[in-house]
Amino acid sequence: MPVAKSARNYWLMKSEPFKYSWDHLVAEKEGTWDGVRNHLAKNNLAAMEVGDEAFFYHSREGLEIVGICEVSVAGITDPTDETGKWAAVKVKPKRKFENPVTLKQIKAEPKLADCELVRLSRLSVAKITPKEWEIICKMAEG
DNA sequence: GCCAACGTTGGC
DNA sequence: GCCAACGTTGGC
Repeated sequence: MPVAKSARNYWLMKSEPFKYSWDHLVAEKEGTWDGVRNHLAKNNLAAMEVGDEAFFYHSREGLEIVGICEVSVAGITDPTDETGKWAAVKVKPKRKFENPVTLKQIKAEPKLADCELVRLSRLSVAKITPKEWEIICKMAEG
């Protein structure tokens, strides 16, 4: 095992709960994050490393970050893609938030005004800075 | 269900 | 290589 790196990356992954929810991921224990067909999102996926942590966000319904998952397998090819051009990762649920952080709360926090989630609302895999990560984690603790 | 934002496609 | 038209996504 390599020594733990100080620079870990943080992400936010969006999913529509009726398609793939947090509970679904928990039930499966490990889920493949595939089906991404956006280049910026794909770049983010490709940059992920095992051990990176990601917020699990419910889009369209719920509109809140419900928990944290951890990248368990990185840099795989999207199995749903016949051309083999798109990337995917596998994730495991790590921690469920006691208090889910809603989009409303995020928007109400000036320090989170320029995070990718707010600025690029249609991006399904967004990058989160360590500072933003910390702020959101604090909000989840209530 | 509506509309704004963004990505993609295709004509030139 | 530009740009208008169209499709999709996601917040409201």
